[in-house]
Amino acid sequence: MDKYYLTTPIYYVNAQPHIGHVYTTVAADVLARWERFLGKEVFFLTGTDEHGSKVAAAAEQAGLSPRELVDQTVQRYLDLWNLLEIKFDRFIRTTETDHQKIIQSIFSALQRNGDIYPGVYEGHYCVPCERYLAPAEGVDCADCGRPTEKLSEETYFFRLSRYQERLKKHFLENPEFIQPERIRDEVTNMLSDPLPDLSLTRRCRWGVPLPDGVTGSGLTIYVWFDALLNYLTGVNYNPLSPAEANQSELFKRFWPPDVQLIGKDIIRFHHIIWPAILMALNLPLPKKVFGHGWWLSGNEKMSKSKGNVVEPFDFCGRYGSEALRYFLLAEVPFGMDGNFTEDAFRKRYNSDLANDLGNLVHRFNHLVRTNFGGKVPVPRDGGILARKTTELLPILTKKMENLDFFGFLETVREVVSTGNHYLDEEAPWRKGPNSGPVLYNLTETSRILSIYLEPVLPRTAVLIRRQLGLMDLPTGKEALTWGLTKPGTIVTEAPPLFPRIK
RNA sequence: GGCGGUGUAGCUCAGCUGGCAGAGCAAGCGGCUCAUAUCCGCUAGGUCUGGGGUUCAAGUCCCCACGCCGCCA
Repeated sequence: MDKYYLTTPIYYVNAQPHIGHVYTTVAADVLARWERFLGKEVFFLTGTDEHGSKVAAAAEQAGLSPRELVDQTVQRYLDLWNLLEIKFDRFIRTTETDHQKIIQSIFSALQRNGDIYPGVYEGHYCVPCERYLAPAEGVDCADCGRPTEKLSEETYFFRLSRYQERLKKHFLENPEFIQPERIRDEVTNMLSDPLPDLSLTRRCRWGVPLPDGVTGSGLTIYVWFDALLNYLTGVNYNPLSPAEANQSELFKRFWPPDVQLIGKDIIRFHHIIWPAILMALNLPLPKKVFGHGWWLSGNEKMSKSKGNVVEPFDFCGRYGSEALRYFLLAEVPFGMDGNFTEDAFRKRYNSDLANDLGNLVHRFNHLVRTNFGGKVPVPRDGGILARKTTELLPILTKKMENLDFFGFLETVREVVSTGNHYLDEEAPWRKGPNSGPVLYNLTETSRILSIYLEPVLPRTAVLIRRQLGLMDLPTGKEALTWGLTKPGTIVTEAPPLFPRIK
């Protein structure tokens, strides 16, 4: 059986989960469900990034210990994923002791290779903005214009510069690695200047301690190094026995990742630093790392101070998690920025889910019950609907491979539309008992639509099959055969799948 | 300050290597009546952010400007 290893970034717990976290995680869940549907063995990893000074600061502000804060916030994430039907295979936390031990071992291993070496970090730091300045920025903070402090501290560097040429070569030979294409150009461009080595320690108490025997008082491991390696610890990588034979079963089965989803803000970490670390560890690189776009709110960046943050719990409460999953993937192509407004949400909900999909299922359900006593009639010729639905698999598979959820849903919508059109053309309400085959075809269409939509709308898919009395039929690829529904199957009355929003 | 992305109809987006501006939604009109006032059809709607340039021909290629997004331990 083919395997499929999929990751989201682990989310930083200094603040509450927001729509951006939901976006990545829903997309990953849809991919995971789709690949399971295709018959692959899937490992879907997500989790939380819990170290670093911002978490420590957030805890202090809340009057909690870092430990208390991270535990609380993690629970919020778990609650949200539960609400949104996210079926991950592992939820990793960087505060787990196993993870921390592995990080330390990897640090030591890289030190033995000469990939990590001691040095002094020098640079400018803006205290009010809490940001380090790039050397090209000069001495004054580009954000606030104020003068900055000069810093000079002992650290350990990762020899990133050593991998510059190999990274270039890899990008050239593996165009699939960086997605979408636009971002590939950007990352390649980052390699046109010499890569500076990367400081791997920070002066912060709330972090993974340096390994035993490595000196550096008050220093902990840089939170990004700690975080990136979750993709290895998540499948129980064993740095002490790098030989393939001594690796964990999980690692042997799933490494490397097939797809890693990230937001476009962290491409530098995932397209340069992360593969360089893997090169240093002599491990195969992920096949595809996709940087998706951002959700804006009213065409502006979401921020607490502007008061335009979309709150996922509240949104699920009011419109349901299915609608939110659908909207995020249907509204905007995955690689682009989107604009999240309640108005746009309502429009898409009403037109796609209530009027087209929901109403299609509802109107023919009603016809079967009123004209055929609720029993699915006998088929004759599948016609256009049979052709339309059965030729869908290769098209939809291609879209999912490209992480084109937008195009995937567009294609499914065309079938819904064909169904509504067909129903109007055939007008079974005029034909009475002669309309049997027409209604049979709509049963099959709804059933197959429920299969295709299941990754995006898992609850709705089941609701459709339940009202059609089809809970016993298969739901894998074998479900795509036209004609599986047995005539005589009992259709039961059901409320609209998506009540219209007034 | 540096690097990159993006800007096409009221809204969300297609327009591959330059060759008569497209779709869905919203709007207007007509039809149907099984259905969640839903569905089906038709119509209208654009100085392709602005300014220069290359070309027989530019939304598409080049230069400049502006808006927005991201990154720069």
